[in-house]
Amino acid sequence: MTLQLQPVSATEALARSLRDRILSGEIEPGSRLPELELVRSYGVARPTVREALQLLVHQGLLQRRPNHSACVPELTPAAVEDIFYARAPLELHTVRTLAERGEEIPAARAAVERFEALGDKAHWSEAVDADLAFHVALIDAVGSPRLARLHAALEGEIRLCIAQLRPAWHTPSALAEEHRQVLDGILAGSPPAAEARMREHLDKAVRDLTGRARERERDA
Amino acid sequence: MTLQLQPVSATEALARSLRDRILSGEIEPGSRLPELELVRSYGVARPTVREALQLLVHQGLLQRRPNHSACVPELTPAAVEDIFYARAPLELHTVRTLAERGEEIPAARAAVERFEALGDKAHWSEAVDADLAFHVALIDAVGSPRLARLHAALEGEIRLCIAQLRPAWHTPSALAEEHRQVLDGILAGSPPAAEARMREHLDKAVRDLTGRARERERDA
DNA sequence: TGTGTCTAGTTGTCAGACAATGTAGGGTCA
DNA sequence: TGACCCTACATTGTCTGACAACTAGACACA
Repeated sequence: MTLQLQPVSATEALARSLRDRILSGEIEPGSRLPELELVRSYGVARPTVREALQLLVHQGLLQRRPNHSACVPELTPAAVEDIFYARAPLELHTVRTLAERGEEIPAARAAVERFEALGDKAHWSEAVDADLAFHVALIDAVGSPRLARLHAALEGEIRLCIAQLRPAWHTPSALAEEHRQVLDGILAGSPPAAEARMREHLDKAVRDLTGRARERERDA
Repeated sequence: MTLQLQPVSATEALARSLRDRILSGEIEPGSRLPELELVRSYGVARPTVREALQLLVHQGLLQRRPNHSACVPELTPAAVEDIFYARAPLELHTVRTLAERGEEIPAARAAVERFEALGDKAHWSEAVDADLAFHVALIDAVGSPRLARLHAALEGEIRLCIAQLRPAWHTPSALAEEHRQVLDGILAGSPPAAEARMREHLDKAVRDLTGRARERERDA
C-alpha cells in the first residue's frame, strides 16, 4: 500500500467546509450565500468561491438560479420521496450484485460493527456518518466507478435530508440491526432475500422522513 | 404553459460547443484541451473556460487531474460495460414505474415515430439523437427530477460511448423496432414484460459496443 | 390600484498577474 | 551507451480588480 498525500485545493477545502456547515445545520435551509460574503469570510478569491459553489450545486446541496445568490434548498415531503425514489434502484442493484457474489465485504462489516458500537447516546451526526458509511461500503464493493459516482451525486442530498429532518431519525441500534440483516442477506448468497431487506430498510427510512417533513410543513 | 426565454450564459454556450465537438468526434479521444488554447480560440476569459470544463467533467465527457490539462477519455471495453452496468437500474426502474401506470407517453411515442421515419440512410448522429430522445422521454415521463438528474449525469458518457464506437451501431430501423417493443410493453401495463424488453435492448447494445471496443483495442 | 422609474445589491464576465507544479529536453557522470 | 539530475518551458491554481447586466424592492405618479 502506497501512502498517498492528498493536497487539497482551495476550491475543494472551501466546498468541504461549506458542505459541513450546511449538513450540520449551521447554515439553515433557505438561507442565501452571496459570493462576496464568502469571499470576505474565507479570504479567498471570487473565482474560487464560484467553483466551490458549482461543486455543491452538482451535489444537490445548493441551488442556483441565474443572477441570484446560491441558497440551501428546503426539502419538501415530495423532495424526500423523490430522493429515495431515485436512490432505491442504485441500492437494490448493488445488493443484488453483491448477493450474487456472496463474498465477505470487510468494509461493510466494519461499518456495521462501528455502528453497533455507537450506542443510542451518540450524536446524530455520528449516526448519520455510520449509516452512510455502510451504504457507501456496499456501493464501493461492487467496483463500478459510475455507480459510485451516481450514488455520490445523491449522497449530499440524502445527508441533507437527514440533517434537516433528524428528529425522525431512528435510534442507532435499530438501524445497525437493519444493516446487519442486509449484510447477512448478502452473505447468504440469496439476491431476492438481500434485496427485500434493503427495500424494507429504505421504505422504513422514507416513511419516517416524509412523516417528519409533513409535520414540519404543517407547523410552518 | 408559460413561455420561457432561455438566455444562454457564455459558460453554458462554451460547454455546449465543446460537448458537440467531442461527441461528433472532431475532438478526438485522448486529446488534450489546455485552458489557454480555449481562451484563444473562443475569445472568452479563463474563469469561463474553467467553469465550462468543470461542467463537462461532471458529465463524464472530460477527465481532469490536478495540474494537468483536461482530456477526452478513451473508453475501454471495461468502461463501456461499466456505463451500461450503472445505466441499467435507472432504465429498468423507469420502465417498471411507467408500466405500473400503463398510461400513454406522448413524448416517447413521438420519439419512436421519429426514429422509424429516419430510415437506414440517416447520419449516425441523427440516429443517436433519436435513440436517446426516446430514453430521455421515458425518464422524464416518470416525473422524478432526481432520477432525471442521475440519467443526465450518465447521458454524456453514453453518447461518447456510441460516438467513439459507432461502427458497431445497429441500423436505425432495428433499434426503432426495439423501442416500439419497449413502449408497447409499457402500455400493456405489464411491468415484468416491459422490463424484460428494456433489459434485452440494453444487453444487445452493450454486447455490440464492447465487441467493437475490444476490436479497436486489438487494432491499437 | 396599477404602472413606470430609480437605486442598491449581486452575479456574469473580462483582463492581467504570479506562484506552484508537471514535463521534456539536454547535459553530466559512471 | 545508459542512468541520473537539472534547468527551462508549459500549464494550472489562485489572486486582484474591474465593469456590465440583471433582479428586487422602494418610491413616485397617473
